[in-house]
Amino acid sequence: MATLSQTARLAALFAALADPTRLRLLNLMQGREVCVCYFVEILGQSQPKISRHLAYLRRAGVVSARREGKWMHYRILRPEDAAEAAVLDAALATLAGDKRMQADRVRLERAGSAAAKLVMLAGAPKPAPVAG
Amino acid sequence: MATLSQTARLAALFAALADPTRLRLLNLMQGREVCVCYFVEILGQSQPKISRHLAYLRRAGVVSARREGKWMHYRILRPEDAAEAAVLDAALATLAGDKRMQADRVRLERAGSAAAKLVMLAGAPKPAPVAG
DNA sequence: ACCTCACATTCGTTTAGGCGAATATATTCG
DNA sequence: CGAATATATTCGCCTAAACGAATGTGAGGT
Repeated sequence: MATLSQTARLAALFAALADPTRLRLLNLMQGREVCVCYFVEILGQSQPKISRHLAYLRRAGVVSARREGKWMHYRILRPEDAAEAAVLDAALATLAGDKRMQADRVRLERAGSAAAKLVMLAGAPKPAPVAG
Repeated sequence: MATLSQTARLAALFAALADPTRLRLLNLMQGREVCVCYFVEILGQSQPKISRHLAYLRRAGVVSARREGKWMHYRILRPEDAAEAAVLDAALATLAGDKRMQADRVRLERAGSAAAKLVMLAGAPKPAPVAG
């Protein structure tokens, strides 16, 4: 596709943020990489639905994916453009202050630390914190 | 309609921002009230198209409209919710830094000051600055 | 090779939204 | 009242996208 204008790219970024499920996914990825299985567990929604929203975010350049054995790990990808990065940061900061989003993150913490105790036994993926 | 969750309201705000034309409209309203006729002139797009996008922004609660004789003036309406306001501010700040958006505002300035010289003769509306 | 797990993709349907063209409404002027 | 102006809304068409259900794919284990 042709290179989009800055305005069009910004609009596309907003479109990526314009869905409650995608906002919840992004919220869970704040500061860490998250395995798809946790998204499904925490949000309590169907796996295809989660997967499609993750694919949307990936096409929009908002997240990147990394395979590790059977598991896929997603993380937030900061836009190169400073203005777009600022918008994304503002969005994430807003999510961080939301009650429900906080509850989601707490549940991810719990699921993650429970998994950490099993990881040596069962090889379950843990939601590892990530650098930048 | 039922009261939306904070997350749903945030998603709706992003949806309102997810269109290049609406971003250009909002950009022109930064710090001022603007008459529809200027939107049509500056953006060079059809009047129904402009009007529909303004209606969308109004439904989303992002702008308010004020009638003054034959003319309608639109202005940005800051969300009551602080988090939503922060997102909108970040979006507007990003627009302010965009080349094309700056050009749009310059053209509005020029159209406005040209109109100001005619306002006493012809009664044309001027894009008056506004408090907050 | 086969099975299973973790995830991705496709299919068919429904809904929202974008557009141009046409039409409706509100206000002012004569 | 009738005409003109400024803006809003409707109509018909088209595309993007959301969803559940079903199916495809890649990696690991046996």
